[in-house]
Amino acid sequence: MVNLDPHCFDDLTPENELALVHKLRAAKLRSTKQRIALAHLLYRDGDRHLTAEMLYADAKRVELGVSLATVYNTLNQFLEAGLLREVIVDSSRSYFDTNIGQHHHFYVEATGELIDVPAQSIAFSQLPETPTGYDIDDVDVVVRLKQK
Amino acid sequence: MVNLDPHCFDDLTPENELALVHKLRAAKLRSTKQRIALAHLLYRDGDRHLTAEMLYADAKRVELGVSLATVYNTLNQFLEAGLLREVIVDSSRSYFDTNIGQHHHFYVEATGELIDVPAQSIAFSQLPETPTGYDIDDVDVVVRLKQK
DNA sequence: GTACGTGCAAACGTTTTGCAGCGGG
DNA sequence: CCCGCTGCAAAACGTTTGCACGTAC
Repeated sequence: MVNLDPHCFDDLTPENELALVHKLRAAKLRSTKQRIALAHLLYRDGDRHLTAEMLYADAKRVELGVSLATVYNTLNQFLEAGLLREVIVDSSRSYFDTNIGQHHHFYVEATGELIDVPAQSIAFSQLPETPTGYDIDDVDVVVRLKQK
Repeated sequence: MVNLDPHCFDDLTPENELALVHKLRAAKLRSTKQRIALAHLLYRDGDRHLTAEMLYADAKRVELGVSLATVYNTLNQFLEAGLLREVIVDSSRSYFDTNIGQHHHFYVEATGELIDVPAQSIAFSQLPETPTGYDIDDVDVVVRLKQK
């Protein structure tokens, strides 16, 4: 791609870039400039919760020449590859979570803010019996918060 | 409204209708024919999980003359009035639950099927500390199932 | 070179809204 | 009688897709 502005890589050191290339390769994804740049935005600041629009806004801010469609495609490919998790807290938007470990969430409905809850800070003393023919795939806990 | 076919009320006894009128009145909603008929569809068969499209299909089946917009409006009014709960398990569809008591859900992703989990069959031995300035509004647990 | 990725715009499915007319209280 | 409810169609919203062109390998 032509219109990738070089200064979006200001803080992307060669060793970081190499790590991202390896990450993509491990996920069986071609390491294109767009994917490297978006992965850099996603992972450089630690755990994040974001929507496609938020990542697209980030990309625009650093003058990355990526289209919204590419952002969606990339997020879905990362999701499928296990590089991201989806967090379902709102029936009208998809949130993506860069923290792929087992954990739960606080959700502030008023602001749309998501906060990680470490897996070990929620423990069950009882879980329901699974219907016959099914296995538990995952247990998602969302603690909805309201301002005091 | 003119095009309400009377036989949609075949199984709506006068006492049931009166109960629905009271329910609507208690929720500070005018008891229109559409709302009574939709409430009847919603509540006559016990606990249900449905989307707006599903209720619209039900309404068509009994030849109720209601528009999709009215179904959406009615569901949202019922939601706001506390006559329904929203279940968030899918980022592209809204599910409504006629069971407004505290409980949780099994969700079969493959089929979109939702199954109630009684509140008492899930118990926490540990819950996270709430961020300062916030109160816990609700704790939603979704147990995602996959076919064995 | 070829299979895959990208950009754009158009299509999609779900949900909301604007407006004119009807009907419950 | 008046305000709120309804139907319809159109718009809005987040997301996906078809296609021509580019690019990683």
